[in-house]
Amino acid sequence: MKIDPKSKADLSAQIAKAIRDSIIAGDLIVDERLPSEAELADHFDVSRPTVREALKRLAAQSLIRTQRGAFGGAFVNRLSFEDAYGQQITTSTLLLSMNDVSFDVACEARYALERACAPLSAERRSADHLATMRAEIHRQSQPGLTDEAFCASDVAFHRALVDGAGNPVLSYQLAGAVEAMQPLMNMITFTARSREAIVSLHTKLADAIEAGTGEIASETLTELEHYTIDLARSVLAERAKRSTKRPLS
Amino acid sequence: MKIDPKSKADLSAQIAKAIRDSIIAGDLIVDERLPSEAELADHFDVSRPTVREALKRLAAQSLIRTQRGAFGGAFVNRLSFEDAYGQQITTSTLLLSMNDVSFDVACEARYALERACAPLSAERRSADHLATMRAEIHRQSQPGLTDEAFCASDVAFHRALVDGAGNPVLSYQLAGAVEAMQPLMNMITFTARSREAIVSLHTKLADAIEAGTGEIASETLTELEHYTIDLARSVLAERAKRSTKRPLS
DNA sequence: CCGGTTTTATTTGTCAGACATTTAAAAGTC
DNA sequence: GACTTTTAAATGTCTGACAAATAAAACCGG
Repeated sequence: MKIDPKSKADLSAQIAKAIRDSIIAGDLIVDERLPSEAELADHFDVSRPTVREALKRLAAQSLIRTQRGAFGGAFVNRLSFEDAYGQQITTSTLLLSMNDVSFDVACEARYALERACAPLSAERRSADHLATMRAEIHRQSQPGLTDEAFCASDVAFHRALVDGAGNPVLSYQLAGAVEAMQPLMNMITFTARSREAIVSLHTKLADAIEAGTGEIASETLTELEHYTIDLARSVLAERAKRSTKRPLS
Repeated sequence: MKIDPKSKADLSAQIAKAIRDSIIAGDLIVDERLPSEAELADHFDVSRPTVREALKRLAAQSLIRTQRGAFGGAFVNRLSFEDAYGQQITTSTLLLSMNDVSFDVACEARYALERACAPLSAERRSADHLATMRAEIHRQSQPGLTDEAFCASDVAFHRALVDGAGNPVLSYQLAGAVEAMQPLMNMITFTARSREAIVSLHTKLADAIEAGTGEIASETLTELEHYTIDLARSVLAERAKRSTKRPLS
């Protein structure tokens, strides 16, 4: 575990990289204790604050956890699916919000990935996930629901669909795609009529899953994709028209 | 931008969270300069090293970048697709290696996601991506290739397939699924016969993409999935048998 | 007045040393 | 033997200082 003395990068970044590489390579295994900060400082020939900055970098990626007190220290963390979900969602959300990805592109990606889950969900349909989907459909039918609440329920519905595939790796990969869409969807105002259409498609989707017909579920997802894109387009067009009429409002 | 004085978590973690939330909420926009470390220390009523630890946490997530010198400081970073790829791959790789995810589950997720890309790739097939796929197939046919090199070429082939969909969001999401499989695939020893079978399926896949028949491409991916899983099973079974015969070797 | 050079102020990067706090093992006590 | 106290080790935090980089500002020669 060494650092390059010629590199001009931050020492804390170099040290973090050295430790991270050791973890990825398996030289440091889960729950293994790293040397104390003082020992690391000695080893890398830097001061303790510098070592601490490196450790905080790793902690930010959930690669290590720290514990105070005697026999405490920094331990290699088992990256849980939950932690990975969180990072995935944060990264995806920021990626979309900072790179003016078009609604169409994001939407296409999201539904393409969901269609990948549909056959598995249909095959392994569980009462639990189906119940969640039905419950969210019911919530979406409630009048007086705010647009935000409608979107949140939409996310929950799709999460249930994805989790229904029973593959945690798939759920992890999809988490970003589904959740990161929410801020984009939140820009849409859902009229009573569009909500009705979406609920209808959701019902069709749940029915297909329940019937175990993945093919129909996939097709329904395609319908939903097209409907969502059309909806977004009309909302954007409406907004553009208004700003043309009243450019300074 | 405030922190909770009652929380018992690390101050640097709280400060990092406060700033991160501001970025996600859009209160801090891309390329905006954060207050200097001294000002932040003053604002949060902590010392500069504590602020620095918080900033390093954010830097580890590529949320900020720092620049030394007058008029330098910490700036909100535009999360690039490249950065996001890297994080995605690191996280996915560690997730698989630390949670003894079965080969079958990882493989299923990977091919399910790839099948989501296949129709788009077939529809938008570009000469560039097709050429890459053909080149990798050719490389895979070379005798004397190490197993590692074969796996690396396999990843490159599938990356081309995924990128061929022409949707950067999809490419980003898939990066983890495809690349994280490599360490698992590397455990397999590819015989001449199995390589031949894989190259044959890759060729079929490239042909299907070139012909614009996404349906066939998807089916070929399913074939490839089953073949890969069978291959892994036989390798593992072989290994188990040997360790039974020579338990202490 | 212009172009190049030097100065200077600002900010991050790093270090040294100190103290506070937490924690669990070890020692002590009834 | 069970409970309490002590103690050592580790992280968390602070203070103060200096080094290095950097761009604006000041300066200067032509």
